[in-house]
Amino acid sequence: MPPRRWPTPMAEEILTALDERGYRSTAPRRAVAEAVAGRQRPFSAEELYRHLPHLGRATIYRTLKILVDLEVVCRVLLEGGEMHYQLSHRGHHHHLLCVECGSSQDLIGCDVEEMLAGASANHGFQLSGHRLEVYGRCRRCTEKTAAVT
Amino acid sequence: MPPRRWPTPMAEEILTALDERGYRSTAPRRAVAEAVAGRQRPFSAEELYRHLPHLGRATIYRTLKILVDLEVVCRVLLEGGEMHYQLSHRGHHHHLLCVECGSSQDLIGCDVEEMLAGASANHGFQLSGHRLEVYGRCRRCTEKTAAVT
DNA sequence: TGCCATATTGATACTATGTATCGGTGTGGG
DNA sequence: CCCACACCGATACATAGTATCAATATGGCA
Repeated sequence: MPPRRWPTPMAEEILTALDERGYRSTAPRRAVAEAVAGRQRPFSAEELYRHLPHLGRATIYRTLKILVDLEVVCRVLLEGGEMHYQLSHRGHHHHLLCVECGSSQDLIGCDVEEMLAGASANHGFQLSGHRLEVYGRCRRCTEKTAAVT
Repeated sequence: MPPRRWPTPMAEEILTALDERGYRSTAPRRAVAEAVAGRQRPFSAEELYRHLPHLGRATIYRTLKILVDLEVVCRVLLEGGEMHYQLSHRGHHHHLLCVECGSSQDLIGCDVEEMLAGASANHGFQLSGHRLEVYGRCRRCTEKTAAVT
């Protein structure tokens, strides 16, 4: 087992982001930062709460909200409508969500915005934002099935 | 005031769709069909419930679920994350949602699918579906502001 | 270092949005 | 006209999130 750094580099980034915006560094926030940084897949707020039962539920939601606001975490909407959270690369982007394993990857090379700008202009619609989620099966899951068949 | 037909043609279509799939015609379903057919803007399930207090809450949700399944009604996700419902034109499409007046119009002339197909293939991702909601201000609301300024 | 204004916390309660269960009722096919 | 069973409403439960508020911890400053 490789030596475990503590705090995790990623968690440290999160805490820095909080500090930069004037948020205090508290034990609950450090715990949330660690937990968020350590998760590979999108998770729900309740899952996070179950993972950190010593924290108040409100604190979980509050902290997540702040992190989303800081663009450190982003919200992903699953196919069924459940809201999940995930470490985010900053800036607007979309996700490829695997409906089989639940993993998520960023979608690059897709300029929906341009296309939307044109189409909505035709409707006399003044665009202000959008939400796009893409569902399917990731490479790993596709290959897994192919091997079995 | 023009003479009011009853049941409404649109409501009748809904009931027909239900019948075609083997669902029974019941008073609650007729009431929901009328209510849904009569609404201009996306509405939440609870709003519909408040409008039809003589029906059970579960019935409202159950019926909406069936209608969504029949593609008679579609689900629209507002910017804040609230789920609303709306009479749907069949087939996959997207919505331009006005954040000011809450109206919704179908987005035509936007082939996101193609674009997504290409982009996701590059990720080795097997596309199965997506969700896209577009937010902004409709023509009417834009013009209203322009007039005031 | 110690003080203290105040940001933050956690408990609790409340709203919204659904789903599961279950005894009772209404529909519609035969 | 009957009766199986689809459907209903009540209720309880799960998830998702916000509001309130008294108690506490933080960090800037003396």
